[in-house]
Amino acid sequence: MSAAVPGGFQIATWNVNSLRVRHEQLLEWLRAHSPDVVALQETKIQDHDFPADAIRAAGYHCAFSGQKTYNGVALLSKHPLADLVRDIPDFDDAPRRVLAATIAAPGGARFRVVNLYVPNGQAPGSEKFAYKLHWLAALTRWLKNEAAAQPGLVVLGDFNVAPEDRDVHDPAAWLGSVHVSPEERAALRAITDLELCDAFRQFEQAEKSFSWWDYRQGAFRRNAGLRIDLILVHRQLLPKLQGCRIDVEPRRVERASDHTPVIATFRPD
DNA sequence: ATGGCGTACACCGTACGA
Repeated sequence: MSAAVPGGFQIATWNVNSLRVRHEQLLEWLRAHSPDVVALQETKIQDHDFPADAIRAAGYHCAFSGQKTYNGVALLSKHPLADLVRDIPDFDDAPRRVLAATIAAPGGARFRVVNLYVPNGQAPGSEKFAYKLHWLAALTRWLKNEAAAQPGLVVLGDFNVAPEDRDVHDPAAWLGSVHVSPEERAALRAITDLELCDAFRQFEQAEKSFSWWDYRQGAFRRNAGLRIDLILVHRQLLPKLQGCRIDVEPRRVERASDHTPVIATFRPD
């Protein structure tokens, strides 16, 4: 089984699609699962409105990089966050999509966590699609250095790319579309080629496991989803990786985010 | 079928997401 192992060090990612709307759901999820680290995307909240006090009261340090209306990322951690980096270094980009931090686990392991909200890309051929590929190329140049310098590297978030056809509910219907196009998959492969391994695929998983479902047309009921929320783990961390699972429960509630959390569990030593 | 649904901003509809 790939279930979280009690006592393991849990690192999670969740695109909450508005932290204002999902605030109570997030706090409830933290109470229920008690993850060590959570990377949030699409917080859609400016830094001066970030609910830092409530998060601290729940037992988490937090760092955040937000803006009005769109985008926005945050890191929550039971352990102190150090060496924060906002945005891709040496890449001029207005949206707040990247936040990195170093976290020391109680057992002594040291994780460098890079939280991403990759651009949507709209449709192949569009300007937004070109931006997405340009953005991923800049990200990859940075991660190449990080992967060489940081053996505890974990890159996670909303990648807006489904790595393989088995990560797509209907590959024929999606053929050539944004999130599954050969260009996007090649860009993702350039990242995984940096010895950054898809944690989810290190374990046996149920078929048709997804992390996002459209709000429309009863997509969740029909399990018509995509797996686009990923946790990439540096090869040197794989011996510590104990499991990786998608928690679909938060997608079942009223006013759910269209994405659901993904959790990786590590041996804490 | 550029709509379907949800969120944000702030108009009473438009932009954007995936």
